[in-house]
Formats: sequence, structure tokens, C-alpha cells
Amino acid sequence: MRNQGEDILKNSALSVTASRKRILDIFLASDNALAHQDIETKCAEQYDRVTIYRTLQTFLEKGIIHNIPSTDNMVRYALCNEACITSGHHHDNHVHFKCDDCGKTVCLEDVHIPAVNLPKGYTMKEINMVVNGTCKSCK
Amino acid sequence: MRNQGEDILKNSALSVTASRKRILDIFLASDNALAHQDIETKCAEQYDRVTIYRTLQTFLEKGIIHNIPSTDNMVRYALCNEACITSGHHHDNHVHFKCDDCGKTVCLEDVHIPAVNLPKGYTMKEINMVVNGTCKSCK
DNA sequence: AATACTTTTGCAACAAAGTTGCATTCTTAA
DNA sequence: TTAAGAATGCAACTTTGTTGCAAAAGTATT
Repeated sequence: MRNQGEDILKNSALSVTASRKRILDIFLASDNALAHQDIETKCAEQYDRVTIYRTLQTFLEKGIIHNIPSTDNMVRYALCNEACITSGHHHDNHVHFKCDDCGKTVCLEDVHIPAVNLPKGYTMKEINMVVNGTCKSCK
Repeated sequence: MRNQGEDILKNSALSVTASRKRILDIFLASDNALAHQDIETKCAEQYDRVTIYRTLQTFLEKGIIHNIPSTDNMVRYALCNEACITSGHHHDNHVHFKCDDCGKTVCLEDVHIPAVNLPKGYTMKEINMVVNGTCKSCK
């Protein structure tokens, strides 16, 4: 019997290492997006800071996680959904929500980003929508 | 005859200093959004790094500039439009575009952010939309 | 135009975040 | 089991952002 993190790594053709499994487990167990710092505080005694940077970078490149832009100099990461990981490149079409109250950032998987018309000459490759406000737990 | 930067400062009840005027001029002369670093390289010999940080912070609070989220740990700033500055609080309703080619981020003033329906319990306060791709100069 | 008061600036010192090279250790595939 | 390749940890470093405080500049008043 294998664990979920291990499966994800094998599907992405990544070697299975303790730190990668651990970091994946942290994501799998979290209900909100995590910044580098969040991960560091959860496993800094176990793994080096540099390893965490490199692991996040690798996960990004493989499409295991996606990053969420922010205005607070804290890029956050969240697991991509199944389709995203298996297809290789990711189509992250959902809205992200950051609660000003509790500070948590979540993926609103059910809220799709509406279409926009760009001016002539512009080509869209990726689109990001981040909403700030109060989440349902804090309202 | 006064210059434009001076007007903006007076309208925002800020004292008119050389560094503030200079930084405003940089924004007024730029056709794309600027990161702290961009400003620093343009006037680091003239003004202290700390002053630039504080000036950007002040401009943000006064609604003279707005910040544009990003996934590259480079928050960028752009001038708010007239209505925005005079009304005191800003309603920044346009889409931002970052070109993967030239790296420039611009405000698409004419492209309004479409409405989204959040799930029950969520309250929207601010919304940001950033599109990546190729801009009209690079296509 | 000189003043007193307030605000802003620059400096220094620091803290935090991110990067790079290299030797060691771990994974994988044969 | 072992050899080759990949990932990790460490050290050193660069960049980015913050804070307190004294000096300088701006503002309002007379």
C-alpha cells in the first residue's frame, strides 16, 4: 500500500525522497494555500531551508502545485487538482480568495474565472484572479 | 506654473519633498508598472533605499498608486487614475497584463474586471485580475 | 523673512528571504 | 549489489525589507 504523496511523485517522474513526501503531506493536509515560510516552520528542523526552496520549485515545474499571486510579497502555493497534474501543464481556472481576517488563502475550485476580452494584439497565456475580503469562517 | 507631481502631492495633503516629486515623476514618465527595484535603480544615488520604501508606502496609503500582485515576488506599482486619487479610496477595476516576453506589466484601463459570484458566506472587498501572455509590442 | 513645530530623510544596524557551488548522501535502474 | 545520476545539506553570500534615531527639510504663523 502506497501513500498519496508517493503516487504523485511517481506520476510526475520524480524520485521519491523523504523531504518531498513530507512537503506533499503538508500540502495534502492543509485546507489553504501555503507560503514558503509556512512550510519552513512546519519542517525546518527536519529539512534545510534550501531544500524547501528547491522542492517547491520542482513541484511548480512539474505542475504539482501552482502559485498564487499576492501583494504582500508572500507567494503562496496550493496543490493542483488531479487533471492538472496528469495533463502535465496546468489549467488553473479557479478564483483564489484571501481572507483579510484570518489571512488564509484558499482555492475556490467551483468559481471559474470569467472570460475577458483583451485589446487587439494581446495574447493570453495564463490568468489569475484573486479576491480579498472575509471568508465564510470569519464572517 | 506647477508641475503635475506637486499637484498630486498637495491634493493628497502630503508635504512636497524632492524625493516624492522625483518618484512621482518616474511614475508619470513610465508606461508600465514599476517594482521597488526599478525605482531604486533609477534614483538610488539620489535617495536612500529606505526613503523609497517609505515613499511607496505613503503613496499607497494615500491612494496615489496601487499595487499589482505577482507570482514572482516583485510587487509592482502603478499610478492610480484621477478619479481614484481625488475620491480618496480607490476603485481599481481594471485588468493588469504582464508580458512574458518583455516583462513589462501594464494597466489595461479599458478592460474591466468581470463580476464573479462568490460562494455563500464570502464577502468581496477587493478584486485583482492579472493576465500573463504576450503584449502587443512583442507579438 | 524668521521662527517654532512637524514631518521627512539618511544612516546604521539588523532581520529575513532567496541564491549558488560543492561535497556528501540517497534513489533508481540495470 | 553496484554504478550513475539526482537530491540534500552546508556554508557563504546577495538581496530585500525593517526599525530607531539624529539631522535636515518643509509648513504654517507671526
